[in-house]
Amino acid sequence: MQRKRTPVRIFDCMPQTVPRSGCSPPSASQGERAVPGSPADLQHLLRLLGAASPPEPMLHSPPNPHNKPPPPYPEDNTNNVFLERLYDFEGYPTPSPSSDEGSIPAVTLQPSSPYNSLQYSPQVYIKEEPNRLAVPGFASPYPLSPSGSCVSYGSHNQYSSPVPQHEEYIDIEELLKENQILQESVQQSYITPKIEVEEPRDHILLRSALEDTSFQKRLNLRPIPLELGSVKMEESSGGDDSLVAPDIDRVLSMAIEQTKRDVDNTCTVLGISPDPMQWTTGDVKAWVMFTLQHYNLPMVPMENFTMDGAALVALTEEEFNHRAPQAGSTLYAQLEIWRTSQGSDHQQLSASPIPTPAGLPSADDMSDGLAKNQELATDKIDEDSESAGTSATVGGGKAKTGSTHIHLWQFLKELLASPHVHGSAIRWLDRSNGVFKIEDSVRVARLWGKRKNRPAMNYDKLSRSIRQYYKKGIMKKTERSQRLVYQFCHPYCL
DNA sequence: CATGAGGAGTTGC
DNA sequence: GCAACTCCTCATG
Repeated sequence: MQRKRTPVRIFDCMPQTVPRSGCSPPSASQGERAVPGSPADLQHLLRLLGAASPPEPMLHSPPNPHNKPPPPYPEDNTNNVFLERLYDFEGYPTPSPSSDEGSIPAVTLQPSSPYNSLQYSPQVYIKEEPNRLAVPGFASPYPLSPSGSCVSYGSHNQYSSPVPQHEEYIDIEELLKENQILQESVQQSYITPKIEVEEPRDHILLRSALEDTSFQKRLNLRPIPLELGSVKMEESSGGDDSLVAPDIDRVLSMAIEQTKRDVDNTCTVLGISPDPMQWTTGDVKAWVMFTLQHYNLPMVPMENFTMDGAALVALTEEEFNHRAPQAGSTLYAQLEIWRTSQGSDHQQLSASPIPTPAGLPSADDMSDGLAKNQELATDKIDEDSESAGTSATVGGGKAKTGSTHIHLWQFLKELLASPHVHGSAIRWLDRSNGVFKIEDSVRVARLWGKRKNRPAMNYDKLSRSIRQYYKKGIMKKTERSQRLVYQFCHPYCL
């Protein structure tokens, strides 16, 4: 089949929707938006994951004389002691004009260098993100954050309608070639035996972002494989709407490793534990301050976060927003990424079932495009997220996440915490009072059975276990008895 | 008939 | 020992 050289407006490649609950990108006013060109986007993925990322030695980009050092970050914040500590850290080399290494995420845009932008489209601008992987010809179809940790952009944040400043035309065939070159490069450079054996089945948030190929569909593009190496392609079950959904496991594995390193380095610099549950009040404040500065978010009264890590972890997104109206979503998402990172860390290092957060932020206002896309993938995500024996530290639940030792009530809260994934199976009726309804008893039971490695699990048994909670004070009968409706007792509903 | 409730024995950690 | 699983009977709408 002969490929047509189809001019594509990069503008249109922007995904319209992604799950709400990722971190919030910085405000659009901070600078010109990135105008990425390639939908194959490992770089983007790594941006999604990398908070305060030091460069990876194996991923160095050549020195670029055209790159000027990013401005000090944050520029005018008087409370940047944590950043100073961070960039004094040997793992975070001080930004220098001659190297990308250790550069601080910049909020300004510069003409892209040959190493981090689309060579075939010299007018395309991307935001300089020198501490990310620089891969030739590899740019993102998504708007970028300074740190790149954003997985998704919600309708409530500044990115709900990304409007790039330029509309550029790119050659789709060139783009595909670039993509192929990149994939080959990445395959050689990144795929390690360790990653080969890893099959993370969690990180729903990331998967959601990665599986959002709606931009391809909208443009009637020939589906562009996002696969790396031998990663297989899968067809969604969408009938006429079928899209080619990439198997993102390996991409995810690489990204997770990167994230883990980022988190570890930040922990070292801030002197805090990688596990938020271990944080002291001081650690929490340090982390909040660091995150605010890192994303150029407005400062919030630190007294709003006078709590230890366990309390922080227990906060809902709404509570984050209440305590930090302009930064709550980002903080919440960042915390989620940290916890995810820690969970995957265990996975990377151990063959045993690993606790990994699956209790991802809600996506109540998830926009239509993604909603449809995600609905198609829901079953797969269900299977994936549960088959690995993962679980979450859901608000209020101090579960040692992920193992088969998770309690049923924790598992239910985990499902409830992922309405974009499990909303059709279980949902809150009255969140504040802990009232929820099991919409699909078979599915919930199946998921529970998978988590507990009990193939014979059914709703009859599951409900029996739930009823045991009546005596234990974990759950109670609802005032007005309704089928498949249960209620958590306080404080289990928190 | 599907589901809820609860007793009681068993299983796995 | 505990939490959950399993099987069971009975009640309810």
